[in-house]
Amino acid sequence: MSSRDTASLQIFLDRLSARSVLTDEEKSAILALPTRREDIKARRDFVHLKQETVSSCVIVSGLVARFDQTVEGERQIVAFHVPGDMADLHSAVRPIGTGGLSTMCDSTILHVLHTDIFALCARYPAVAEALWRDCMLDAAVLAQWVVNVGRRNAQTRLSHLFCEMASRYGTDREWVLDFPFQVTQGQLADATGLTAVHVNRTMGKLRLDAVVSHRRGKIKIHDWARLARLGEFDADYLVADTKPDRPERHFA
Amino acid sequence: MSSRDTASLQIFLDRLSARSVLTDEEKSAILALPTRREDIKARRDFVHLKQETVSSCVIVSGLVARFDQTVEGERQIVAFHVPGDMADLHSAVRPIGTGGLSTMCDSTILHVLHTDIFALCARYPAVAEALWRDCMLDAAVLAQWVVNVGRRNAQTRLSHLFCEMASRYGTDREWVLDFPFQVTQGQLADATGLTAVHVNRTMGKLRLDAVVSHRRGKIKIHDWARLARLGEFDADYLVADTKPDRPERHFA
DNA sequence: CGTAGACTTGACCTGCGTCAACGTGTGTGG
DNA sequence: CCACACACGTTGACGCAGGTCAAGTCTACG
Repeated sequence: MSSRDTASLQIFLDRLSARSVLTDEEKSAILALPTRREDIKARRDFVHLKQETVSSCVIVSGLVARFDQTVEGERQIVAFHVPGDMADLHSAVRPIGTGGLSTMCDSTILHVLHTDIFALCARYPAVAEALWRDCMLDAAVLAQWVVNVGRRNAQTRLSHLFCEMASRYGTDREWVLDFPFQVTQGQLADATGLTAVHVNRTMGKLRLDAVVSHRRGKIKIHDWARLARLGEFDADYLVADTKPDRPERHFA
Repeated sequence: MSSRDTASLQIFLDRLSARSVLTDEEKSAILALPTRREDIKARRDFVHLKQETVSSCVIVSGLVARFDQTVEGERQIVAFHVPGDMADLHSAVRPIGTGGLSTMCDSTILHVLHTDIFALCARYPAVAEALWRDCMLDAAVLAQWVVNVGRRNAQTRLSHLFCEMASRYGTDREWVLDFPFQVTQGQLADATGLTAVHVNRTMGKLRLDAVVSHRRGKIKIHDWARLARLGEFDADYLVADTKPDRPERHFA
């Protein structure tokens, strides 16, 4: 636990503050959390399935996927986490069977001990509320994923995913039309419940139609309006999912 | 808000207490929450998509589904809620875009105002922790559903769903092999990302193989071992999902 | 005893999976 | 600076799980 890493929690605090109202004292307390920094190479499972955790991870840079798998070992990615996210915050209140975490590309994370989170929550109820809210935003995205894999075809699934990521990389109500997304087509397949081959064909079609392209770990959205339509991406709705208009505070 | 209904919150408190440690004072405070009772006929959408809510619903009897839908109006059920569940507890900290709720059969629910929940959480941090934990158990089941619709075939999806419900109706480490499940095959299709016709065929196969049957709104599991194998149901894992071994308390 | 909603069944179709080969880019060691 | 390897992307041929359409049949309820 090095106090020099403390400054990097700013990215996490920014995320939290966009959704919840925190006092200066609470913000300072969050920034003062002890952390342990870890740099992880691409494609490493750094939290294993069924592993019980004692800390949660803030993503500082890179891209992380939460996954689970069938008994035959086929993977299903259930969430992507971008810098600023606390990928397994949920494990604080429920540390067992939390799913695995895997880096998609070289990433750096900060470990925060659950015990430190508890101490903070006990002292500042509004922080507990903010963390709870953050978890529920992740859960809302998860519910969208069920709809995505359950009821949409390949093109719509992929388009929806890209819209979601554009919205999460963006700030406020601006989409980012050009963002890093260092995943292979095989990983896109694991996220959308498809196969790598079919992802490849579908991406080819989307590129030919000049909607999106994915080259060298970067997404370029050429036609946002069309992508949003293809992906059945309801701007108002999903914005509310990831970035509620008005930050909230209700406890104490 | 009638104080006579208060007693019915017992079923919710029981659920909460199985997962979290609460003091007698905290338990009394939960039971003392003001509620409004509502009896709802089968197949009613009583919380609409995109509706902003001011209260959450405890299911007292019946069966409720949380759903979402594609732009073409195809539904996807993302969760079932049985008596004792607080179906949209998450809406307390995130009241917009929470998904719809629909009764599968005649049900009775208790509305609890978010403001009352906040007051309770502010006064008793451990209650906030317990509610947060409950939300995370729902989220864990949701992640399972992504795997289910994303990576499993029809028979496995249905089997897994029945195992999950058997586990949720059961207490402790006992499965219930015979439980009410008042859903139509069309609704099973909406929950598994299939069509009603294919659900029908698959249920027919499961019945012929003497694994499960679904008649008159009741599930009868004839061969638990086989159902669990077909459904890739990892007992240890999913039990942890819905009923952690050791109730927890960390805040204050 | 009629009607409406759910269940059942059959015939046919298609989106996506599977298998297998080949192209392409990037990093590494000589 | 080349060559080799390895992982990823791309493409084609073919098969199948599950979708679609359509025609009944059952069952609960007024």
